[in-house]
Amino acid sequence: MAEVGEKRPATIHQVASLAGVSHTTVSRYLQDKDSLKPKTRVKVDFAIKTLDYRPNLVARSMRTRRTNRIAIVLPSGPHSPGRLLSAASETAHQAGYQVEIVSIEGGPRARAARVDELARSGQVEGILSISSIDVRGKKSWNVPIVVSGNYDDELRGLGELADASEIREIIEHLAGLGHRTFLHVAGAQTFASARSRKQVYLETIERLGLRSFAAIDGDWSAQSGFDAMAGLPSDSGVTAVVAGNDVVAMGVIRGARSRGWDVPRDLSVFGWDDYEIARFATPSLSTVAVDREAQGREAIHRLLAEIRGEPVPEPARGTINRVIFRESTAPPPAAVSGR
Amino acid sequence: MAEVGEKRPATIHQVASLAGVSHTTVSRYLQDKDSLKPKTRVKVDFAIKTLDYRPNLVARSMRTRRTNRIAIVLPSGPHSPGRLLSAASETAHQAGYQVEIVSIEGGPRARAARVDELARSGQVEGILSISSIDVRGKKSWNVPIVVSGNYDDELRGLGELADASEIREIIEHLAGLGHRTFLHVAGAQTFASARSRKQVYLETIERLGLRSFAAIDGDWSAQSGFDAMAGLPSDSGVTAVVAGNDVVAMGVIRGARSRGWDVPRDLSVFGWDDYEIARFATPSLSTVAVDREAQGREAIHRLLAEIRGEPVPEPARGTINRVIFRESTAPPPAAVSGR
DNA sequence: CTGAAAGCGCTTACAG
DNA sequence: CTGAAAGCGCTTACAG
Repeated sequence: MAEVGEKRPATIHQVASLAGVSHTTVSRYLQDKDSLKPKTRVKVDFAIKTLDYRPNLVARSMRTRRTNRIAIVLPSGPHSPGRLLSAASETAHQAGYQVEIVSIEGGPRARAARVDELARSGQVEGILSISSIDVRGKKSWNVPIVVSGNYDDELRGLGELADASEIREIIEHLAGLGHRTFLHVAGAQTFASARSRKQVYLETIERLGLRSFAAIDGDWSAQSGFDAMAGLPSDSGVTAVVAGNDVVAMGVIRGARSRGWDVPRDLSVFGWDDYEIARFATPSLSTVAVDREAQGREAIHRLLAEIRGEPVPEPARGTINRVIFRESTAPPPAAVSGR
Repeated sequence: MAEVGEKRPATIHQVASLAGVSHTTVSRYLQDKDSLKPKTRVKVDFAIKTLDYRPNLVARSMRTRRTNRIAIVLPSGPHSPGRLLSAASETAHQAGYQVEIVSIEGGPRARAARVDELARSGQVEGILSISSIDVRGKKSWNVPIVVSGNYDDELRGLGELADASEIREIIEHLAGLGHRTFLHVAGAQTFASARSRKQVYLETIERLGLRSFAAIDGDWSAQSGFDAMAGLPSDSGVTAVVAGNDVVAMGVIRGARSRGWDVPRDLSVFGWDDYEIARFATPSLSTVAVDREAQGREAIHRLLAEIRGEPVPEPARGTINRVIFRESTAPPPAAVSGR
């Protein structure tokens, strides 16, 4: 066991006194070493080392009115923001910002209220929300806010970082294999990403003259995928399922199996997220790889640009997501594709 | 687009002036409404509402020398701390603490250096590290630190929250089914959880007079599980594999399949983490369910106790982890169990 | 190149 | 029950 906080940290005055200069000079040293003449610099340098001095950042914040702190709002849902978070936090640190985490329970409105409060707390200079928030009725925020994975545009500094356009590519590919009748097991519709995937699914089906047996609203769970298959009529004609994500897709595969349908022989299944675990499942899952780290970095870059009043960089579309074809997709059964 | 921060937030002086009282009184109101006489209270109340006043927390921190902020150090590894993080952050908020995230790249020593710096920054009152950190050589910290999932004990306020004792239960169960020769594909040995699982594995094998063909050090990846099976001699005699976690286990299963071995007919496989996705895989994975939220809450409770100088609650052993038997485990092939 | 002074927005003894 | 004063540890014009 080590000891705990007996000694107060040294202050700028103690450093100044030991160095034989004014505390103004020490502060100046902190801002820009070169503004002191070498002899003075050496004295201050020595005093700082001797006392192991670290500036009190709270006092500095108070004086400068800058906190160098941004908040990241975590989703309360089933998503694991680990990698995005690490990358975002790393990027922010490099830019000299601390990252504060706020986890918000409750629905979009409750979250919006909390974000509102946060924005006005004076504690943070910007906010990155990983969950979608309901911003209707909110007129003004005093700090920039970036929402990752949200199509709403009533929000200042909105960066659209999720993109469902890969759904189009998936359906085109499946149609090319001969599939005609599709099923979509969507994620929770409170999530912008789920809504947009569903929307692109429906549009693409329509545009290509295909048939959607149904677009079922799920809740991102494997169970929702399983249930969708359990409830599917034998004569639905569905030969391809586009699931909201990998977890749902695994439920779909298991559900299909429980109906006696083999994947991919009788049914093709697509996920989203490229979980390592689904890559090693049997059959390995066709999916969309999402570069969470790039997403996190990009979100922070956008936020920092907002904070600094610089032009906001365009999100680099198309580089973050990548469709991956694996064993869970194949041509439809001959009987079906031939009719 | 909403507007951004033109107007400065109201100060305590403005409130005082509008209410016709001293700012001291307003401050007192903030601390304890009941210490004012009703008439005064109403005036202050009105002024605060009118000006939409929020106390400047940076100034308050400066004065009180309390930041009400704790830091959580994220692992840089493959783990997804999502749920633990949410629960920890939620718990901290309820206790009036803000949570700051620090993501640290690099090895245990680099992380220890960063934690050291953090502890001395005066910005946080306590630190929860989700990754293991190398604390050798560090004598004293001026804030309490709790490490979740680490057996080291040189650290002040160490809370041992990971517990590998379920490995014992797993092996006993498998032995009861008739298994005699085991293989362990461990997680990265830089993680305390991986080290302790491996240790309990070896001890239990020894104690029960069983045989361990090998304990392979992996890196938590599915590939490491796959490779372990790819490299296993045909005559190894192994009929049961204890994997470091679910991801590794899925790699093991896939690898076994590539060797023509069926799970669980030829080989039983155990994971750790109870990922939803592995529950719906075929075969569904036997595993250990970890209550991440309880883990997060408990870690914060311990940390808060340290901060407040209260007695530190004993971690509630046995309630956090639960062994779950599913399709990936079964008796060994007759030929083997009979010999 | 350096120092004395003011002030950031609060809280907390100390008087009254 | 309320107010005047001091001070938390810095930074930043302003002088010199």
